[in-house]
Amino acid sequence: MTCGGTTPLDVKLALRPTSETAIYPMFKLWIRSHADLPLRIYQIVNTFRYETKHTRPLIRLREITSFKEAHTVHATWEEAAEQVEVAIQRYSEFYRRLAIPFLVSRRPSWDKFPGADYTTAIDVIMPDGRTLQVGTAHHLGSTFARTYEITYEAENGEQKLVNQTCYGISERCIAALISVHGDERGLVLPWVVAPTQVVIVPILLGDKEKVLNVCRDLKQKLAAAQFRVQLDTSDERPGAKFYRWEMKGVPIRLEVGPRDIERGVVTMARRDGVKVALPIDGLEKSLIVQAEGLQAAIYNKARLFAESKVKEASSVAEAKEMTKFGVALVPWCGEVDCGHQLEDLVEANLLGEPQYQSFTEAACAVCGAKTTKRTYMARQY
RNA sequence: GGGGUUGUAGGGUAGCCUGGUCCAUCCUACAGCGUUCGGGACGCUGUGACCUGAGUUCGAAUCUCAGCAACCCCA
Repeated sequence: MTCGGTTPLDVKLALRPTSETAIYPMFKLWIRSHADLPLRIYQIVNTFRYETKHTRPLIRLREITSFKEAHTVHATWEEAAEQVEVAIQRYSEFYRRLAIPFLVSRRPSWDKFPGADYTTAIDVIMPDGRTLQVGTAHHLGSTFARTYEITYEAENGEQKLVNQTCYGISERCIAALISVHGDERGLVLPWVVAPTQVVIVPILLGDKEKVLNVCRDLKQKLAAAQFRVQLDTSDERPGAKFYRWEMKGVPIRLEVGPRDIERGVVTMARRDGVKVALPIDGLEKSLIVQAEGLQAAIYNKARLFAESKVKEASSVAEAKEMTKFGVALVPWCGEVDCGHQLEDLVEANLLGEPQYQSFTEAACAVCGAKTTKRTYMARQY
């Protein structure tokens, strides 16, 4: 690279080519017959954008450092369409495990991936009501097959163009995770992805060695049960440790002091504020229960918030008001002209048609034509 | 692309207008020692900075110019 856009660069850069350019010529070589299909591959790569200004950490970057993208090849258009659904299901499961609610919508034609037949996208509603696109799946049809001459021999001997999909997800998922769950005290990490799941904080009163020994045994026991556990023996006071580990988003904290030891319990404090004494006997099992409870609690909190942010709008004026703080669900006949007008009048973006939902008949917010279609509208990151 | 603001320890800052009192203030972080420890401890000691270059001057963190960098606003 010697230029950014039309501006010459101070330093020449060697960048990898765009994935299609790297992969699709190989597809042409690898694919001979219907027996080679479907073919599915994925890679985790960095991606560069010529973005000189308005970068945002984890959200808008010059270098996306971990783009996880899949490229699949199928015999028929329908099979490729099924693969797009598979992709959305995968991503749904991914975000479900992160306890992050999301919207799935079919992007309007002017906002789809260039060359795609259609694009289905996943958006997360951020705390300020703007949305963050955190995953896309594209049905490429045979557009790239024609360009790269990717064909296969069908069972009847005929040479046919393949149908393709590609879908991907980036470190934006981390931005969503941080923003959706984080609170005034810092990170809140779901149990499954927390680097440290349990932290043990000793309360060093009285017989300090005894307390420490109980803590060490406890740590060993939990580590043996496959928990990611840390024992904080630094010489800060307990309160300071509590704040520090809460900021790091550790799901569960165990406080162990003389009073606990006497009663055969530990004091368990969950990142969502629940605090109870749990018997040391059988602690492994009760921690799993607590972890599930925490997962349910943070998901519920996030879901209630997300639901409160999506409202139906029947007019441009209502949509404009709602998109100041959230997402509007607006009747749209589907005509491109009406779509562009909606974006101009509402001063927000059209995310597209909600998937897996049906709606009653209403009047398009622009032309008034009867339609059962809706589109999400929001201010996007 | 156009305009504006700002560069002082790892992070955040005072000092700059009105040059000398500055071997540069305070908070935080970090290291050591001691007392502490059930929700952000305290004392003592220590480490650590004026973006780069040129100029003005007896003397520059402070004034001038250039460079570099960052941030903000507008398109």
